[in-house]
Amino acid sequence: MKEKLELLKLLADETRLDILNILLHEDSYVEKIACELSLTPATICYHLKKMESAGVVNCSRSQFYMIYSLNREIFDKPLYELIKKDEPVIDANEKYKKDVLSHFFKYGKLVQLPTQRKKREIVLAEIAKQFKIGQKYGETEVNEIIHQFHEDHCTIRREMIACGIMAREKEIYWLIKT
Amino acid sequence: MKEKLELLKLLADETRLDILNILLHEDSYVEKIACELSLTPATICYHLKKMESAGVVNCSRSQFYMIYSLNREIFDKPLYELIKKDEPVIDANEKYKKDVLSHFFKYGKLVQLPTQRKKREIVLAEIAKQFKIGQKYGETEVNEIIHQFHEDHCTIRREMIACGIMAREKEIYWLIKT
DNA sequence: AGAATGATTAGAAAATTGTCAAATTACTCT
DNA sequence: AGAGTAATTTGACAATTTTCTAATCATTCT
Repeated sequence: MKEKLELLKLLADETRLDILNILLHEDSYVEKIACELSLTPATICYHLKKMESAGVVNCSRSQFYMIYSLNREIFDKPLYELIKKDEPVIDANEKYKKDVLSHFFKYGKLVQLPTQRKKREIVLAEIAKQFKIGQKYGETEVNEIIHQFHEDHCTIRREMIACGIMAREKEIYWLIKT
Repeated sequence: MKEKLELLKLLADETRLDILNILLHEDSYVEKIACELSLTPATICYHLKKMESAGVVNCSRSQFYMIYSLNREIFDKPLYELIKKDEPVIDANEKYKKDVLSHFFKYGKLVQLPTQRKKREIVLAEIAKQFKIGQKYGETEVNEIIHQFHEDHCTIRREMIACGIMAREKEIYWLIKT
């Protein structure tokens, strides 16, 4: 991934594009390119070395000159290949949770409480993240927190107890598991 | 051409690549992206606006949110399309001269004086660029300048006079036409 | 109309990067 | 070995760009 960004940065410079276009036409060497572009050899060398270490150009010596040439295969890929991040490794379970959550939450609000127990637990666990373990909460407090996600805080609150995520004693609630 | 460079510059930034990868997966909005990337909404907005004005992303409002989405066609082109400069408009005569010169000069040295008059004139005119109009040169001086290009400065010097590029009076030479 | 919320802009600080002049290195040719 | 030539490195400077904070703007909801 890192190399893709490096390649893009490399290509995103006017001088380097000019150099590449010269090399697209024919192999060349530092001084000649410098002359054609009205820049100093030092500058051209700086760019060529940068591109060489990224594998964009190759160089070989001929007499006094370092002949630079293009590594043309690089330019065949579609742009899409360069911007796409390699898939992060994420286990199937995580992916499932993510899908469930993105299905039932829209813009951070719970659209509907899932009927399937497994999905419902995932959704409730997400809401439970708002509570800290070891802390005691009053009922009003619990309601307010849940209300951020859904109108019907009563149902949610009851469900959280039912599936063992929270516990209650009289008017006091607390988180059991994250 | 200018737009190609702009597009490359746009893509050559880590944050913007991150944003594009999020949008590749699903449309999203400023705050959410900011949260996912641990940056401020101002920063994300800066990047999105930049990409929008380049046509890389589109946006539309939905409730409180500005939903940004990708303009996916852009990414189909091969990289080659982005680096290649559009052909400069160059008249046929110029192109002919260029071809003749690149054939007879190698690494800045004249390999051989063309026998064809037309080609010879082109080559001589190229060498004549080293002289300034209106200036007087001694013979040694003329020889030294010509010698940069070819061993046999005498022949070249004689030819320059013969085809009317330079004039001579006694030991003094000067350029007639460029 | 007013409160709330997300998006955008303005201004400033920090980081990155392209360029050059001058010095050094690497190589070629006698 | 030494002279000559092109390439490269170094250090400094200038220009550009990313990011943030704070303030403002535009919508939506009550």
